[in-house]
Amino acid sequence: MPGTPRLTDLEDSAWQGFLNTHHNLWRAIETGLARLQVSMAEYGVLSLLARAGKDGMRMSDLAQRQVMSTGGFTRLADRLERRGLIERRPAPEDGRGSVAVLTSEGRTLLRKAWRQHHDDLRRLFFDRLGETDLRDLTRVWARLQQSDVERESSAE
Amino acid sequence: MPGTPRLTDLEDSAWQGFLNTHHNLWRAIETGLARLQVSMAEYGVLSLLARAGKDGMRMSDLAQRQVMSTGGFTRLADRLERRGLIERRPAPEDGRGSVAVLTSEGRTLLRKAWRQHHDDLRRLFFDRLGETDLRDLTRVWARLQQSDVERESSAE
DNA sequence: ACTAACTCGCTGCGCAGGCAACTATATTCC
DNA sequence: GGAATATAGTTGCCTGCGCAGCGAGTTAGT
Repeated sequence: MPGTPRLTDLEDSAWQGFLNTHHNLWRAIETGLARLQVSMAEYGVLSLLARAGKDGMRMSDLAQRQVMSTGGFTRLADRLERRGLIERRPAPEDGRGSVAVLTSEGRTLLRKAWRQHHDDLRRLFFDRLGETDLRDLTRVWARLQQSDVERESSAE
Repeated sequence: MPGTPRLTDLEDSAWQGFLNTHHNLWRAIETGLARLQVSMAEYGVLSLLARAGKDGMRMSDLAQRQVMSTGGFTRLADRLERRGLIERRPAPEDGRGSVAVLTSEGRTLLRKAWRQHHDDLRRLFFDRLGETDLRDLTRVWARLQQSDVERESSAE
């Protein structure tokens, strides 16, 4: 297949490794959380709410932090609320909005999920990497995140 | 929130950076491909088929390489076939199976997608990293992939 | 104060993908 | 060779999410 842009072997393995590793880690960690019936997305929301404390967080802020559409987030919140893990309250000072707050059941479940997540992460990620690796990674993330990753495509 | 397992700042930024970077890159690249009406998954299949050549590949092999369920893959293949990008042929030597083969339209579209993907990747990833970075990354991927990432969770 | 423009969250719709059940063929075991 | 079992691919059903459109509420402009 001539005329096609080529990658070096090193480039290819850096990129493919990135994709594969992410995929595998994600799956493994999601599977760990699944035993508590918690998805990655749900875990993320519960964590954010735990950090937010008793005043909770606005729905739209949560959606944004989770990088989800607000529509999708509404339903995620529905599921969590139906399970009694969060509560919706009218937002103070804004009649349109709501804030979501963690219930005590939510907090209890989160604690278990936290432990699970943490243990899996340690076993699958941190135990396998040294401090140098971690520093190398953060250096790379910093370079990649430089300001304009979200600028969409160019090629004419 | 006491009693919860803690990560160091370095650990946290290595992990969060991993997730965020992946998310951003994935989205940007997917958006690039979208202008050709090609999803990441479709792109992956077309690429595999291009590499496979005129004998194509078995459906189940493709599903496996794409890390998808066979059910899901059937429909992905349906979509590609409906668009005339691939063809299904009965598998030689096995009356149950089929092989998928790239059509010439498929090859044509893939070439465009390839270029788009390549350009985006270069701009978003390779242009921002040096050879050292790439080597650091592959070293990390190797450590993380060490044999048992797929062993599901432990923590009792 | 009244309207226009915007914002917040929800809903209907559509799509991609997983899982489990099924069909058709292959393989194995007697 | 025939029955039991395994495998390839398809299908039905379900879930989770994005998108576009909405109703209620807020803010800005005059």
